Amino acid sequence: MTLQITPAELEIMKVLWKRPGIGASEIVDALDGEQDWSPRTVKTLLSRLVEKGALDTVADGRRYLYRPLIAKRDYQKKEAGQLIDKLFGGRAAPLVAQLADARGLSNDDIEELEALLGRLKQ
Amino acid sequence: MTLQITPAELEIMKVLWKRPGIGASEIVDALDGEQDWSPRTVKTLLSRLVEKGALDTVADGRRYLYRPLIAKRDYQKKEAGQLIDKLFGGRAAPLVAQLADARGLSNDDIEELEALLGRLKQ
DNA sequence: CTTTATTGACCACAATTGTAGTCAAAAGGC
DNA sequence: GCCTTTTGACTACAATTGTGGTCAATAAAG
Repeated sequence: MTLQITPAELEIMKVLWKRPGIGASEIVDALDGEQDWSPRTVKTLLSRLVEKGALDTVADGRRYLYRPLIAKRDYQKKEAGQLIDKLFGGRAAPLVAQLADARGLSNDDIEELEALLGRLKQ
Repeated sequence: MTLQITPAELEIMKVLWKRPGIGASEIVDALDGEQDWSPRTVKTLLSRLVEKGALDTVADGRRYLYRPLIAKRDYQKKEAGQLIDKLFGGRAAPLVAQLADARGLSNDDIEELEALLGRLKQ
């Protein structure tokens, strides 16, 4: 019964992870260009996220300010874990191999990964 | 318009990636223990997958044998790419960092990744 | 103050998804 | 040759999701 965030809802979360504590209209503005949603649609998604416990509201006069209750980092972890369990037998290496194959890794990526591996080996 | 495979459908695909060319009843048997679906449910999922072009059928007397039309590898690549685009700014390194943090990497994983990186650097 | 724009609450509605039932043809058991 | 089982075709139906409308309160603007 892990709280389920749909793709459309995730767009809202991403805005709020970047700028927590803004109101609906700012979110609509922030999404402009990204998603072309009517303000009504954004409102609905916000309500659903509050209902699901993914967002918290603070009254600010006539409106609410919204703030994520789940950290981006935690969500990323959960999703990454789900993907490797679902498709890669729970192992990270095959995932990275596929990514490398699918789109190549930049030199930066490679360096970063090497540094990360170095650290993991102590 | 990329063909969308739902989680339930994916279970069927996984069976067929392992044993392509089997019939509905074998699939039901293979899923037993994994998923507890009625044969009807499996049948519906198979029809939907054929409709979507994810599976191919070959008549075998009164029944069909099913065979994947998309390779597991391609599906994995697509999913992995979608995840990093959606949540990790398109970069692999942060994903691996999260995975390492979330569940640790085994020594095998680390070795495999190092070997992979070595190869990528030529 | 009266008009207008904004906001949250509630409602709508089609498409997708999970889960399975009915039905008819056919295949095999006796 | 009838009965049972299996199979694919078609149908069902509630929950979720994407997308947005109505409405009433209220804030802001003139």
